[in-house]
Amino acid sequence: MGSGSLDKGYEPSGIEERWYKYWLDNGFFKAEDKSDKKPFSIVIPPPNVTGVLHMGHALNNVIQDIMCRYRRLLGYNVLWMPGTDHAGIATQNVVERDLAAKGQTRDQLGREEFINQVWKWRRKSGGAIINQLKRLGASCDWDRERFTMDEGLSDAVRKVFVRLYKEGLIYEGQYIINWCPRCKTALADLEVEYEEEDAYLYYIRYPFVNKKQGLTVATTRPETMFGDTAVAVNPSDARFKDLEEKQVMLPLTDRVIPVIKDDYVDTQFGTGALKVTPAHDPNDFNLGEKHGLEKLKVIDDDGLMLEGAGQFKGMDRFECRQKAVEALTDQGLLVKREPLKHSVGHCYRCGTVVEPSISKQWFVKVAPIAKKACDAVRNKRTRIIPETWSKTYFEWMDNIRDWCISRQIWWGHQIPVWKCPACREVIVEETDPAKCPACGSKDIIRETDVLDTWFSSALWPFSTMGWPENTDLLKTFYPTNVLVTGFDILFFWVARMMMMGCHFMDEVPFDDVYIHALVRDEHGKKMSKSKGNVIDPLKVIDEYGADAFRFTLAAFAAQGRDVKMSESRVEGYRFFVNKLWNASRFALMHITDKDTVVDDKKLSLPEKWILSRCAHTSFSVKLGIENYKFNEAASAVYQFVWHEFCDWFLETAKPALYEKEGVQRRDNARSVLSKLLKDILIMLHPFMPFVTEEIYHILPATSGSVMAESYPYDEKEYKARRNKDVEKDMEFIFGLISGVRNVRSEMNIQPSMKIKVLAHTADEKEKIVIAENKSIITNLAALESFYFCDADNIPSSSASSVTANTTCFVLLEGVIDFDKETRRLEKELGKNTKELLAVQKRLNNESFLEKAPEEVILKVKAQHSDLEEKNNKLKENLERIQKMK
RNA sequence: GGGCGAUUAACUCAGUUGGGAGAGUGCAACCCUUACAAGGUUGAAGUCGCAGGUUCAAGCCCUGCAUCGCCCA
Repeated sequence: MGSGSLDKGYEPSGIEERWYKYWLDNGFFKAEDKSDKKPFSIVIPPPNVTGVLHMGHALNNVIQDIMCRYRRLLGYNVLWMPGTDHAGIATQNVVERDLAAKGQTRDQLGREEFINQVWKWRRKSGGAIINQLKRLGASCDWDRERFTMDEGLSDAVRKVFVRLYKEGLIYEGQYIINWCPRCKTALADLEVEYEEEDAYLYYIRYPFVNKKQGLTVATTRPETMFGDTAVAVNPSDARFKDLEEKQVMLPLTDRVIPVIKDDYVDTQFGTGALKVTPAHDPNDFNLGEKHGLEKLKVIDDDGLMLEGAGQFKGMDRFECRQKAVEALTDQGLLVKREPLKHSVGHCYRCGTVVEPSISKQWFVKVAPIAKKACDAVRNKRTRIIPETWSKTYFEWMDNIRDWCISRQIWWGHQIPVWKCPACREVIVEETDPAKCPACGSKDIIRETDVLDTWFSSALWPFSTMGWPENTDLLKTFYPTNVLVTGFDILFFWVARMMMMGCHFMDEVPFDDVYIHALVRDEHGKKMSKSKGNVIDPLKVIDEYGADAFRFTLAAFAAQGRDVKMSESRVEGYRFFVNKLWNASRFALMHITDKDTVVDDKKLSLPEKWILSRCAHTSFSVKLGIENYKFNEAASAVYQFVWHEFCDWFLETAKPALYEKEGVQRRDNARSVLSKLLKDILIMLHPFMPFVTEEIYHILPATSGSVMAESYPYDEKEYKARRNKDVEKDMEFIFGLISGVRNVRSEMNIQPSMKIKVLAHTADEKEKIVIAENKSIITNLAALESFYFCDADNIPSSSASSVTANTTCFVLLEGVIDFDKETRRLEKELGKNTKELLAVQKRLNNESFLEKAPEEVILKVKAQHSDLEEKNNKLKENLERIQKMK
């Protein structure tokens, strides 16, 4: 590319779109099915097909993109597999809502037509989120985009179901499940969200047969009493020791129910007598099983009361609660009512209060397959990062209940089970059967339920790569290197993928699981529509650019801590993008396409220094990305670019670049600058892909895309460039300059005023370094002149600054304010003395000298002599000034 | 009730096996110096939640407490 000039400020709009298209057109995101390159793979956590991009997605995908782009720079064959899931309940809700607007219901349409409508919706508006991910710069291999309802993935689902069934790991049974009366489907335990709510605890007397007294039970849900089939007390409860009655009357009904005894009953809660409703409470269900109680269902699938509720039949469950309480009060059977806070389960999709209800559903027997998934983490085959999450993972895996996978909706993978009414045969096959294999009847009926969406998501890492076929893609990329996700779906998804991967692939689905934090608002509150504190990532991108936004997310993504997002933070990093832009603009004024080779023999100290720092930074960024410490990687490169490259190096390079030190120095400076800028662009590219690509293309001496570059500083180059002695010398010079600047500022010397400085040092090495870099000091401290002086001709009318063993005297003849200088030196002396005393204290401690490691003692001794030296010099300077007053 | 995490500068947060408390923003002063005022130079600012303990040495390890948050029941 040729050289050009840049606008004064960076303007992302337009540029981002152009480069994204360029990357797509040139196939930079494509993975090779087979390759000699090392593989690196990630499967995207598939967002809901109904979803829109939120902050959580943004963080999740930016992290993945950083890793993928970084690995490409390292020369890996990278697969980032994208796609969406079909979100059974959510999608069905969306389409049903559309139908309702037209006055239609899904039942009117019929199953087949309804499914057609869903597909129509999916083609039209589904997957909007995919385009939003592209705005972020996500470098997924889009040609491979998958959808959980695709043919291939559906085949995988079916194969898995059939195999698990035949292995006895899937069964159908009557159990208590969580029912959403609005979505009219069963939910898995995980799909219920509990919330603390204010309610009442009702004390209801169940009279003994023919007697007035009875047992008083306490309940938050009086409406379920119609389903009571026993009252239970704890056999060890003293209150019921002499209880002889074996039965009680169930109020508001004509039923008589038994009194049973069981250790399960909590003697501390309520009255110690527990009403038992096996059909509408999971714990009561277990109790019912144990004691052979009848399971009487009294609430139907719409949440309305059934036959058993007598006069309340057909009433809504909550209305029934109220009416039943009124009726009990009338009959004098309501003993009391007291306020109680308790947690109530809600449907995670629609928020309706979930009804625990007995129902015939399909379940996965989880325990046998959970074991392998658990072991894989235990023996570190799969690492969970941060490690603390593995504890949560084990906790859940150890207490896992069977997974209810059937859903009474239409959108999803229909369960591949047929039943023959004639002979009761159950047919579970991979291909649709035409007739009953047992009796030959053609009158077989298919199960209408569909599978939980997570059932198909659980297969995602291998189903997206073509399983059950043994494809090249699977051979190359399975298991994937890392899964990146939020902890909110650790159980929903990660655990289940682990189970399915271990069971069907005989290998874990990923080496690492990186669990990132949630994105919250600037005050640490969860973003939610109702709170109105939601920040739309797309608006942020529009206003500040995707690069600034991405860098903000990376910079705040510290392990184990939530990301607090506010626009002002993004604005701060936009300034950084702009800084890079302007540094590039400056570089472009100087470098040409000939400045490609750095001549190592002709480097100045600042040039050696910046190359050393650049090598160091490259290494820090590498470590940060590879260890999932994205904030460390981001801040390392930020610090380097702004405070080392821009603040110091560019300033030192200016005289040479402006040809004040000859043509050869100019060309050297140009080539170093050219190399550095290129290295910076490559290092920053994973974080800020758009602006780095834009600058890269404008730079002379580059061609093609920054994506095709190699990550800078391999081991060999790192060793050649990193030089700690150089860094130390340079820091000495910079310290000296800062010292003079401090005098300038504190003594109110106008920046435009050139000053004379004399330096005194007894240290020969420092003398040499100063002499060699005299012009840098003169330039950066804005000096008129700079010379050495001897101990016996130190200027009296001067302010002083001590750096290591060197003292700089700023000549202030006639303008010096002795009081001010005294105060300045006293302040510095105070600070120094405090540090000196602290170090002395340690050295005076005999135990320290005895027990601390040798290297620590040497270090402290060195510190001590440095501090002491400086202390003496400061005192001398102070004395001299005071004499002058 | 069980478990996990947090508490460091005014704000938001870093701080790797224990070895002289850091960054960004904000604040104050000065400066439009030929890349950048979306900038530069300089500066002020912290009992590292509280109380004990281990150690020569604790922001870091142990115990207890307080406050806040999350997950599971």
